[in-house]
Amino acid sequence: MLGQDGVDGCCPGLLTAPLDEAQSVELAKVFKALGDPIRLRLLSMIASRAGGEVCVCDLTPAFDLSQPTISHHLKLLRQAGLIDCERRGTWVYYWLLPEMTDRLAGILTRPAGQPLPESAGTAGDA
Amino acid sequence: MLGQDGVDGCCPGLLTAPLDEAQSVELAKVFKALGDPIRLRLLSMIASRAGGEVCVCDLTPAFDLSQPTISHHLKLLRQAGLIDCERRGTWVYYWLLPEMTDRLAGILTRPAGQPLPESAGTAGDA
DNA sequence: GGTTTGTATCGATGTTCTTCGATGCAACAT
DNA sequence: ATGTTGCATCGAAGAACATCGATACAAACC
Repeated sequence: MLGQDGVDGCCPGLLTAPLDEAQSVELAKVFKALGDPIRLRLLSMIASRAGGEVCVCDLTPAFDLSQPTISHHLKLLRQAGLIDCERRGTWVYYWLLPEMTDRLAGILTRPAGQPLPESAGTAGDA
Repeated sequence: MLGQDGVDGCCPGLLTAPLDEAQSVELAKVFKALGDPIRLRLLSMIASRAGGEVCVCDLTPAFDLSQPTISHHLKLLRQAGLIDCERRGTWVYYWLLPEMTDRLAGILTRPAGQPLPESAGTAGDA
């Protein structure tokens, strides 16, 4: 599931060669998980946390949404491989899986040497 | 719309500080545009094109979808600021706007010096 | 002018998603 | 054991989305 040979055998990614069908399906799942404002805020709250992890009890009250809805969004982020969690006594803690965000950043990064044809930036000299 | 002061005043992005509501809404639109396998393949076909641009007439036949559907997906990618297009005679050409993919890559990139708290991986310096 | 070809827009339809209240399960407290 | 609190799961309802055929628009060609 996107970890072995799915999305990026090593790094090429999105911008250098056409994605095949299977790769695009796997990658779309991750981007779809990021395609919601609530989930983006949840992810940023988790990722930017000093201690590296956040208790759900700190996340839920930050939104005008029901507790089941927040739980659902966290589940989607986890299924996308962006975060993981662990129960510790009464509370559940979530943390970022930086491997996935690193992978996405790589996929969206154009290789330094890329020609970047004149037409791309200046949209036609004429 | 995400270009001036919306998503990233300069660069911090997603992983270093909690996103505010307005930022998350704008950013989610872009990720949502990437959250579909067809649109990912379209974007990669456009971005990886040698000449920097692709004729719609080369994109449409690559999918088992109707011509209006491909046109719709291209419109969403364009509205997200990921690509732009121009009519040239009979045909319409699309090209990548690398500013947006660069911005996303930056947003997903964790600053090099980021502590990456021990608790995330090893839970305590022991 | 009329015809043909390439692309976008318009409604309609079936599917997926977001959200909720209700409920279930796990851990602690008494 | 019983009650309480934190979180997840389960349907259901409404909104959003992907897709299509039909159609409109633009440019070329005859």
